[in-house]
Amino acid sequence: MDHDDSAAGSTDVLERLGAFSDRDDWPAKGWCRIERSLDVIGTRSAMLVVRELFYGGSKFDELARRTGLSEAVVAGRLKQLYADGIVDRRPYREAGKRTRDEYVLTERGRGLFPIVVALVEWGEGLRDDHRTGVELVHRDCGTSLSAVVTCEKGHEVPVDRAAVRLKGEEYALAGLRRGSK
Amino acid sequence: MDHDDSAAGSTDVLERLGAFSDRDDWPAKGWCRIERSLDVIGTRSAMLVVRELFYGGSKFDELARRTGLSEAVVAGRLKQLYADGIVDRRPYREAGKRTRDEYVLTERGRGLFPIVVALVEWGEGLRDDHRTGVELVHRDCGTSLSAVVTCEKGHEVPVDRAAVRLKGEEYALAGLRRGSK
DNA sequence: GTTCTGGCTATGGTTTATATGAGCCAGGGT
DNA sequence: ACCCTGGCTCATATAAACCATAGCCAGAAC
Repeated sequence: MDHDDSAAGSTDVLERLGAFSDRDDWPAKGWCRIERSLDVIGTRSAMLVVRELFYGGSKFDELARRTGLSEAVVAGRLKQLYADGIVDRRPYREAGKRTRDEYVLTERGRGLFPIVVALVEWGEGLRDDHRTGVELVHRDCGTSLSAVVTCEKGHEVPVDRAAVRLKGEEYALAGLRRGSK
Repeated sequence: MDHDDSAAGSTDVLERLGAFSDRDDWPAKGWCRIERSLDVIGTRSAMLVVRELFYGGSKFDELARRTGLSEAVVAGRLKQLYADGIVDRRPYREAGKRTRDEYVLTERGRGLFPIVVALVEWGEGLRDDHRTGVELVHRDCGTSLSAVVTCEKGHEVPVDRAAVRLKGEEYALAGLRRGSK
């Protein structure tokens, strides 16, 4: 297989600043935000349930059927997602049916939107059938959605213009070269 | 536990358009981009390796040590990530050492950047210690990074202004009717 | 050659994730 | 009262993910 990668520059990857410049000093264990996120939504079943919640599913049987997961797994995930504050339960009642709970995304759950969009977008390039599948669009203008990285000033930030540092180390732009440590 | 969610409106979630308006007609199995993405980076170990690649790790022992994963798992992940075109191997040589391979993200691998940023950002809100951990910033202005959803025209799109529809609906509908199973 | 180092693999065991199928039970219908 | 449906749980089983240890082996140093 030839991976025709045109990345000649050996480091168009995150620049490490300050104390983080030697990576090995920082034990990610228990602190890394990514690991924490993965503790909550790191399983296939969790993401599939979240997907269906975004797609409008709310009842237990909808979520089980549409994800293709077993009922036991869906029940377990919903319990965990509830405990973690991703979904809320609210009782409702259909005519002729008993009251039951439906599941809706909380604010925190809706905060997963960029992740969902990014996963859809990235999955697009994985195989070569570009004609099928779903696509996410802007209701107002109809164009398709994309997850982009921006800074607080609204600049779009590509990987090679991004950096990573330990939180709390306020680094003036001028002090970037100070090796710290 | 009280989940004080202020989401009164029952559907600030994706609007479903066209044939996708009844969700049950579309079997996600095998087509969903999210599922495909998860097939590649859906495990904890895969994301941790990707994290370290973004943080500048490239050698085998770096990746093993910094992820905290066992060597066997790292080796397996690297093999899979290589097969899927996420990383490329390039031989190099340190003085006095034998030649070996280092691993660098391909273009496709770097395409995971929004997902990494979104995971870091979302993980931030999960517990209440906001002072530690790493943060991603813009090299140029120093402000922290965020993954936002935009349409092709550059509008920022919140969840409740987004919609989902089948891609190339003519094709998809025809395909489904022909009993594509 | 021989030695030694480091990237990687192979083996075996534990934990986690998921499927399958059976079954409980709250509560509305009647 | 009794039945029945559907949300959910339990029990069991399989598969996948992961760790720990040991060991292989290419190749540079000598």
